[in-house]
Order: sequence, then C-alpha cells, then structure tokens
Amino acid sequence: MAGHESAVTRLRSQGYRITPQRLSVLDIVAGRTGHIGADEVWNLAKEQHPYVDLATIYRTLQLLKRLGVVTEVVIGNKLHFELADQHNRHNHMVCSECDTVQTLSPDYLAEFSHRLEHEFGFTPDLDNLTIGGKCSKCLEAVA
Amino acid sequence: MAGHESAVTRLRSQGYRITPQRLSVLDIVAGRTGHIGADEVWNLAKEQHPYVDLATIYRTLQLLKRLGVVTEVVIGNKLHFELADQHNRHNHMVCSECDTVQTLSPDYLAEFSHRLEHEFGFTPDLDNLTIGGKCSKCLEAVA
DNA sequence: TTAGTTTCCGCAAATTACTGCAATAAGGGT
DNA sequence: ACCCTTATTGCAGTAATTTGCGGAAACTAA
Repeated sequence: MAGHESAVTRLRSQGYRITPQRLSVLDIVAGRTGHIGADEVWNLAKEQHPYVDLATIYRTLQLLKRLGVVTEVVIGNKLHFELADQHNRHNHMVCSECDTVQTLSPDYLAEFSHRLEHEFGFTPDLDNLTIGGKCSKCLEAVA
Repeated sequence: MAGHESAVTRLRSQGYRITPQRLSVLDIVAGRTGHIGADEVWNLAKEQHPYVDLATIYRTLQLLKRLGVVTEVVIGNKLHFELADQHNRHNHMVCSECDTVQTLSPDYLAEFSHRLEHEFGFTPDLDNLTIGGKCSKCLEAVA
C-alpha cells in the first residue's frame, strides 16, 4: 500500500521479523520512483550494511513480492522491482529487442482478468505480469 | 508432427543448417503432445546423440522459438517448450503455488492485443505469454 | 533482563540459462 | 567426390537466481 511504514506493520503482524537488512531493502525500493534491479539493490544495501549477502536481497525481494509490497518486472533476463502503489498501479510492456519499458494502465487487462476468474476460477497475478513483445521502433528496424 | 517437416524446409530456406542435433531437438519436441523442459530435451537427445551439449539444446530451442516453430512456457523457474501448432494455438495459465498448467484460447487476449498495437504501436508476443496466478484449489487452500 | 524459541542471515554450492571461442561439419560450387 | 566458406558445435566459463545449513539475531514471555 501507501508504502513503507504500513509494510513494516504488515510484516510484523504476520510473524515476520523486522531486520536491518529488510529495512534497507524496503528503503531502497521505496526511495526509487521506478524499478530497480536486484544487483543494484544489493550495491546500495552494502553501503549501509557492508556484509549483506545477495541471497538475502533476493529472499527479501521475493518475500516483499509475496506480501504485495513490491512488484516484479522481467526485463531481459533480469528481475527488477518497484514499490507497489495502489494509487498508481500499472503494467509493463518490455521490448525484447531493446529492453525499453512502457507502462500500461491495468484497465486494459481488467476484462480479461474477470473472464479468467469467472470462467476458469483462475486468479491471475496481474500486478507482476510483464508483457513481452516488440516496440514500434524495433519492429520497423526489421522491416 | 505436422509442423515438423515444414520446419526443416523453413530452416533450410532461411540459411540455417540442418544438423543431427537440431533434428533431434525437433523430433523430441514434436513427439510430445504437451510441453517439455530444456533438461528433459537434453536427456532424451543424449540417448540418440551422446555428446550433445546442453548449450546446444538451449541455442536450438531459442532459435526454434525465434522462428516460431516452438513456443516457450515459463513454469516455476524453468522454461518449457512445445511445438507451435497454428491450428491449436493456446496460452498457458500457471499456478504459482502448485505449478499446474491450464490452457487458454488466444481469443481471450485478442482484443487486448489489438488495443496495444493500435494505441501504443506495441506488438505483444502472445504466443510466448505465460499468465501467472493462482488456481482455484490453491486459492481455497489459503482461505 | 534474561532465557527460550524460532526466524533469518551469511556462506557456499547448486540450478538454470547464456556466451565467447577454437574446432568441426553442413551445404553449395566445382 | 572434393574443397571452401561459414554456420554450428562442444567446451569452458559467466551470469542470474535459488537452496541447504549452521550460527546469529529477533521477538516473546517471564
């Protein structure tokens, strides 16, 4: 939700422990307007906490994703993360040629999502859906 | 099966060479009705061709994907592949809890796709789009 | 505060996927 | 059938992410 403090309460109330490493990761992702790669989170986290391990970064990011605190964006063959903001939800379209990212209103997927739930009982995880394809520039470049 | 012969001609006509390794991979994927993991393709390929390297399997599968001969399905943190059959196109819904896969008619995504093209000039790669989420059973299990 | 319980971290190793390069072999021309 | 060009392979190494494990740290309750 709105961020950061509520995420801490959320973690605690679900039995998860508040550790300096987790606070660091949360601060770093929350301090970004856009998405950030796991390796970059690691580099920034090490500035405050030199001995953090990359595995901890990955585990923390996956935890925060599971809790809906951050969302995941697949760019090329790397994972990026950003703070999940209920007031500014969006999806990502990533060009497989140039890795350019465009954002998209979830409205475009609303009807699709409802149909999957009603007709198949399947609840898609749209918040973490990255749509791959080709942007107009790269499509022209081939032609 | 059907896509198989034409795939060979397609490769040749585009300047790609027909090698025993590529034929093996093609046979294996075509011999499956459903999707198959890269590691499993490798194991089966080694039966016919003991010295084939896993890197070759990956390169071949990526090539066949680029040519539209096979499609990729992301299951858990592994890639699976299946023969692209124009007469039976479908997408996949994968449960993030139990990795169960359901298929879906691409009709469900047609309108969405057209809107992306018309409004953003973005051409989504629907053939290789895997939709993550939770199946009804796993959703109940949590509640 | 301290003791006790359980989660979490750092480390190392495993997994999965990809890439650079020298050696090899496929396909075309002779 | 042979040679030549160039795509492709196998090998080895790299990158990204995940997992197992023992010790360390966070919460809980006295």
